[in-house]
Amino acid sequence: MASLQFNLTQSATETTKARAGSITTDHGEIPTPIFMPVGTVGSVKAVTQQQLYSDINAKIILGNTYHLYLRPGLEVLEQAGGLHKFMGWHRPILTDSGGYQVFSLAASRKITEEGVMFQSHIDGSRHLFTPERVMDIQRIIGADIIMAFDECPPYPSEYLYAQKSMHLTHRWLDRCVSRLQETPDKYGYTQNLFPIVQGGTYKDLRKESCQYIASKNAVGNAIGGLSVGEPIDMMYEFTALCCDELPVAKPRYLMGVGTPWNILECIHLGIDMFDCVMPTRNGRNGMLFTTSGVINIRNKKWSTDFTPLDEGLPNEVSNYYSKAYLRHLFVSNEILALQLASIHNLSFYLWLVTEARKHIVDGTFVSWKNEMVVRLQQRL
RNA sequence: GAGAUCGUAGCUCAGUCGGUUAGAGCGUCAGUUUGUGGCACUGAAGGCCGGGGGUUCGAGACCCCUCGGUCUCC
Repeated sequence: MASLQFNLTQSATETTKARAGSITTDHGEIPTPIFMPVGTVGSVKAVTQQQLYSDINAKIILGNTYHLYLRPGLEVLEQAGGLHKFMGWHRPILTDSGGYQVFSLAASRKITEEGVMFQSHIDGSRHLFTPERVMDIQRIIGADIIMAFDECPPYPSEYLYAQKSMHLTHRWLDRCVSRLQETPDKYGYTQNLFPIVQGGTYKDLRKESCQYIASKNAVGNAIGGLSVGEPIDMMYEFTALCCDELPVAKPRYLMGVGTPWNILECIHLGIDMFDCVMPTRNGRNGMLFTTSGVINIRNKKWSTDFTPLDEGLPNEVSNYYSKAYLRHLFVSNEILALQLASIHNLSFYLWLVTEARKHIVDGTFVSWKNEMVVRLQQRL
């Protein structure tokens, strides 16, 4: 089985654990650190693939196993030749395993050693996800990066529950690894597994989980179970702990994070990959992240501000449309509002990690990061 | 000119037999959102109940006068 490659062009230094690197996949290069837009059902909501290529310059996007399995379903995806062809996206795709949906759709699921029995939120039909089944599904979807099937315990969780859950995730990981070894790449390009660290908010469990995950010698490793409601300093603390335990030479993916300042702080701690619904979901609700701070574009104060959304960004959308116009679109409930806000926010996130990478390579990351963390969370 | 009918939040309207601090939807204003069941959710502001008088322990409601709208008839 071929592997994707990770090359570090700038390693951690005495002042920061931030690194700059590059992941090579059969669908192209991914410079790191990177932000990955979330496209749950084969669509980054309100954004076209053309816009992902041009305005946003996304290098890799996410799909979701749970959602794609339910709709459009495996027959359609297989006949289409995989998700890349189906949706017309020819750069890399990472699929989340559905482990998080087990957590977020907690009302209708039953977890056993074998896997998770859950009910579809669409038609109520019952389905069993086992580690083997989830690997097969992600092969059929055609993900370049396949996430292990894990259980994501809520915050807070009792020690014994977090421990039990973590061990289950570890046993499931062994089954994921075996299944992938037994099955070929589906469409002729490399499909590689990222295991996921769990362990709740307990240091010894996290450490144990990191060591177990690292022992699998996967091409990349993910940190799960954070940014699920714990205090932000605790999220940083556990991210730092995991980065110290996980292999230096493999990309580290912090799942589900976060705000722009969260991302900068976690790059500083040694994270290489991020995904989050925030730029798209919050964008659709009128929250704009800009190079000078956070804007609630629905607020009346923007009604006659005819300056561009964000002149500090290189993309055309952020420079072409005014704040007053976008506010008008939101207030009028126009579909274009969702589109422009999503494109702007994703452009900003991609700009942010690109700038971070430049400053890491130049050796100026820490001072730049410290200044940006303050500026970016200002409320305008 | 006569008769009928209606005036309650910015708008459209509820408001029981006369009974606590007069409500809703929309709009306005603000907040929330972290591996997407989300153009979602939470909250706030906003009232001389057209005006005046009367009945009553108590009136948005009942009575009288008046102002304004709508409809019908002459």
